[in-house]
Amino acid sequence: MPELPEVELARRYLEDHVLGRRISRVKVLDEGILEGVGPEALREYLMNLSFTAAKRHGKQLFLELEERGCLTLHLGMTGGLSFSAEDGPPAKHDRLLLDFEDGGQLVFNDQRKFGAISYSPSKRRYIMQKHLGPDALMISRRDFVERVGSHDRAVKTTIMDQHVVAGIGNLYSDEILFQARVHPMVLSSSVRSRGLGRMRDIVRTVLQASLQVGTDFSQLPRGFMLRDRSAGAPCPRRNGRLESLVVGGRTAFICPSCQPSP
DNA sequence: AGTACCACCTGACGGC
DNA sequence: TGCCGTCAGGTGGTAC
Repeated sequence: MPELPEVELARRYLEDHVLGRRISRVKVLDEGILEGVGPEALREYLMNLSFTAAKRHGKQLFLELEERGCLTLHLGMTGGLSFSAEDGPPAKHDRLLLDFEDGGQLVFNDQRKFGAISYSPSKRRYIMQKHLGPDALMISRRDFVERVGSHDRAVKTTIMDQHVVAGIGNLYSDEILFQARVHPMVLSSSVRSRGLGRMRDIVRTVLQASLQVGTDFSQLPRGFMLRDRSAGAPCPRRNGRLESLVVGGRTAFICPSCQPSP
């Protein structure tokens, strides 16, 4: 599920559960989720330390360590984190376990193994190294207009490009473009600056609305297409029915009346 | 600077 | 019940 709002919830969850606990065991159940690190190196890196802060940039999570860089986590498509006071038998698709000295345990579970765990000297370094764009909730209007407007490709593809702006995925891009009344295939370079400025405000509105309802789409305000994002579903503005199309290899949902094709 | 396609991996769902 | 194709919200690589 994870796009920016889901990852932000995970960040808050980590903040509430793992900060200040001393790591007493690192168990890698599947090396496939480690990115550029061996299980032994990861174990050495984390052992006997504790996390001091949980941070996020776009869809990327960072658990900072006392004086020693940070653990980086990406949830991929199916990744999730859970903390429990007592450790039980590993569940299906559990990939990494961190035990804490006080008995608690953090589990990283990821069915499809598109998630990634690594470590880095700092959040800043990691963002630079991966060439991630500004966070979708932090980006200024001016920056958004300039970055999105400078690409000659479908606007949906552009706003989902993590190098342009970090945090927007397939689902939220549909909602943003629906709210902005812009067809996903419109070239982002052809949207006027005013339109892009408005779009960046809509990005905030949409992501914050989702956060407010704890990413439970059924609780989103009326007028949000994510409440029922499916072909044939009624347009939330009552302008017809939603249709699907493929843009940049991803399935997009639009209201053909609200979002006229270019 | 774009695109299209493939890959990673697992499971759910519909048709036969 | 089983087999098969298709699809899924992520990213990254390659070839054009």
